[in-house]
Amino acid sequence: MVEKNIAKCTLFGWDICKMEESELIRNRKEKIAGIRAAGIDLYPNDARVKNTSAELRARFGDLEQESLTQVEETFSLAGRLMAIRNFGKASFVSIQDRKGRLQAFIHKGLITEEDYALFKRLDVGDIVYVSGRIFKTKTGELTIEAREIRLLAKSIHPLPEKWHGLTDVETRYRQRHLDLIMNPDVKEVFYKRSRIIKLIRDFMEERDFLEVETPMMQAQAGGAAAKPFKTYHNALGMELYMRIAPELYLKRLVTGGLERVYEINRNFRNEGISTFHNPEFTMMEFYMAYATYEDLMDLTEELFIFIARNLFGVPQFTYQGTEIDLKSPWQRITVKEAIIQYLDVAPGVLDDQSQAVVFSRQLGLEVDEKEALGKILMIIFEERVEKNLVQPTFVTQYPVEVSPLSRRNTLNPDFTDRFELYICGKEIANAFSELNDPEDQRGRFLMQLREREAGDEEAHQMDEDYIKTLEYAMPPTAGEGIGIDRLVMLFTDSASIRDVILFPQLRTNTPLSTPPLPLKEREL
RNA sequence: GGGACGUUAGCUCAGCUGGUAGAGCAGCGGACUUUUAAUCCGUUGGUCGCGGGUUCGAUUCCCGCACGUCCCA
Repeated sequence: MVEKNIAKCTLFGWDICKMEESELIRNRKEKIAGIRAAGIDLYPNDARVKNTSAELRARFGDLEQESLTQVEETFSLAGRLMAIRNFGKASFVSIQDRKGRLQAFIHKGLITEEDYALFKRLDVGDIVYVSGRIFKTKTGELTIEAREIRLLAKSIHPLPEKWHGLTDVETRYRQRHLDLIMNPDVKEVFYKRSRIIKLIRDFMEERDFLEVETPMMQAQAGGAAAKPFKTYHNALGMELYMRIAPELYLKRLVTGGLERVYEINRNFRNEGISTFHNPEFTMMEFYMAYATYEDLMDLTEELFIFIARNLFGVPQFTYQGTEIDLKSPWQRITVKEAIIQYLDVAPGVLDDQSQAVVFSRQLGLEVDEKEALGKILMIIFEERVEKNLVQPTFVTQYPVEVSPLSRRNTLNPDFTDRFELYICGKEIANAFSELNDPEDQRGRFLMQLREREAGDEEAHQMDEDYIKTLEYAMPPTAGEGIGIDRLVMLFTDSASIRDVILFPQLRTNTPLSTPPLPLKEREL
């Protein structure tokens, strides 16, 4: 049994650090002592890096060694040491920077004795700097011939195994830095995510939309049917809610005359976690005055095709083995039509509350006898129909009961001018012509209040301030929300929302490093 | 909330009907001047997630808990 060093310190009786040292870590600390003893800074910050792996590869990757001998320029590269292959006096090391990897050749005869002694103390995982000429090895690998090597930051923990890498999903999410170091595909996903969001901004700017930011902390969490997170502002002495949607604020801006606005930001919903749900998620909402939900269907097709063409060159891609075709026009179908298309039901059944109850019970769904017809339709749709909507489909004409902020359809006021976009059986976007009649809006809020009293925690709250805004007249407007995480999932072929969110929500598995300070009574 | 599966060395994984654990990589020592999962020789490393129970004896069987993944609600 090997004795272990255990360092431990406490604060308010909590263990704030407790580190059992493995042999591996002791080993590294001995190396660190050696480097320090040689008078070398372990964490210098004066290195100036001129080049990246990708840039050197682009410039010289296609050239033969013969041509490279003509190149006398000195290049420099910094990054993480990912592999060391020793051959006596010569070594090959693999250096990984943000753009990829490049190999460096370290030869005892080509660098100073001090540098070579330092190199012998380096470990896989350290951040290093090399500079020298570029050449190609016998096997044709582009390589920097090091004339100088520096340590820029010393790593104490060993990296995961070089061949299998890091696969344990829990560690990948909890220690995303390790995931990013070890799995180049992960880095690729987040580069792509950033690119998609930039494309959306380009697309919106092109159409004269203004990007804005509205409150994340709201006195009332409105704009969607969801349970909010609650917090408290000490100085104001008031409860606040993390927003579940920016909708009502964005429409205030449209009323204010901004006419075309969008926001890409986080929403927070206090609900379950799944491969398609994270409690904080990114949503784009946009509002366009003098447009209708039908205009937004066209706009949505254009946006998705614009993104796909930029990413793939064509408006087609594969998601989890399914070929998705974004070619315009996408199917447009009402909620009722969708139910009829996928289930064996006579059209009249969906227009009659009691028949609809019977029908949904035949499908094995739990439905209250007195449930409103519109809600029954949505239960049937969500449980039995939406999973079938694989190719992009706009589902339109949602019941007024489940659409408290949408404009009624002129011909059939029990339904609203609203659509949801489904791809691969998942809701990707939700849009409608906005309800801008303050009287109707008040009625809808009252209807929601009754739902709330009946026990529906997700029913919308009365918002007099918002109604007052509408009373100043909001132009006829259409608005839409697009789930950015789900969009990125589609375009990066990711099976889980956690694969497109850098730090997905997980339960803490260890006590907090620092104990919470005792709360003052008035802040409780 | 329910179900299934998982948790063994730093990482990736074995471990049979119960007898206190193995491999590969990493590490450490050695050889090696063009390798790229380098190779060769030698070698260290484990609270088997945590807590109970059954048993002479539990990584293994049973119960509970924690964390995770997937499916369902």
